[in-house]
Amino acid sequence: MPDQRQDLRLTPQRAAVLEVLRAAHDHPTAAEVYERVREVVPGIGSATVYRSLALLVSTGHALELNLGPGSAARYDANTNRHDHAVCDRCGRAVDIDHPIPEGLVAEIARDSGYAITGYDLRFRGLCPDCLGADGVSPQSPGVRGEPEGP
Amino acid sequence: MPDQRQDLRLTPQRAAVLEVLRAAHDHPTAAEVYERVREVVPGIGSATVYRSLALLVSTGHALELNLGPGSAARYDANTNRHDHAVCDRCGRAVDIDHPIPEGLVAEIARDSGYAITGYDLRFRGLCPDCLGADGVSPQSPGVRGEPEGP
DNA sequence: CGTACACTGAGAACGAGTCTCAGTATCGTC
DNA sequence: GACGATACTGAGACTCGTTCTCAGTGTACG
Repeated sequence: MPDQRQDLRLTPQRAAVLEVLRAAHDHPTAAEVYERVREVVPGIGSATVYRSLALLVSTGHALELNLGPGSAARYDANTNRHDHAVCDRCGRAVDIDHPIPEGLVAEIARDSGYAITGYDLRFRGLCPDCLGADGVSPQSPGVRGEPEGP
Repeated sequence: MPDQRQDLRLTPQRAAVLEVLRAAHDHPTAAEVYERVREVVPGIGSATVYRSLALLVSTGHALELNLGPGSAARYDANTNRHDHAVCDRCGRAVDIDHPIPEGLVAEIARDSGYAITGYDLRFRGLCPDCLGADGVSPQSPGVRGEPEGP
């Protein structure tokens, strides 16, 4: 159980990781956070970055996202409830602010018997840039998820 | 489309992978599929299983799921549009059959500028078994996703 | 039969993430 | 200020899931 600890210290490394995350408007991977943090704290090790990110997530100061199978975890300092739309082509993700109806969640909880505490919703598609650049023939389209029903 | 290949063969290995996937009621990882396939085709290699799974996914015969950051991909032969509820404690996933409203998707497409082709929705919580076994104090609660706002 | 080529298994290689360990920084107490 | 306890750090080894490479095999077709 990682987060019952009273004696958490705000070290320069941790502060730098949080700052980088807050300054980021994209949704950086741990490796990208590492890159950026090294500009501020050159000697920092990747293990420290991973540890700091895990700590921030476990204390609710950041969210961990997985924007697709086979891709690295991404981090987001926007801890308000929100979802993402991910481009199938370039991978760019934008925040989406339309929560799904409370009633639907309640219905699902009732039907499944699960005590639902949250959800992750990720839309797939093509971002405006890729749509424009590419017309309607993406490199590797929706087949990655589920086939489009009728 | 990436898979314009005409010359796909239904080899015993591929048939076995598909069969295992169809027979599975859980959502097995590639490693679990490998285990089970080996009972039918003992000499099969893991690379072949991975290749076959990727092929099934790309031809729309299976879905690839990621049921949480840091966990292995899971596979599902139920290719109808559906979502999942995942237990935070034991990891068990069940299928959910409540699509989110068309109108919401259209609204999100309009607001984000993305051409939405699909979505992945994963509910988190406690399954009935863990709820019963554990009362109301899960090992590592919702902090993993977003903090529960009022 | 011979050729072309999709497919296979073994194992190496890869990337993401975690673990281990020895050294360092910081806190509370004397 | 010295001291001990303990949180934290960086380096690098390690694990795990997955993909790649390559030589060999199976099969369709002329």
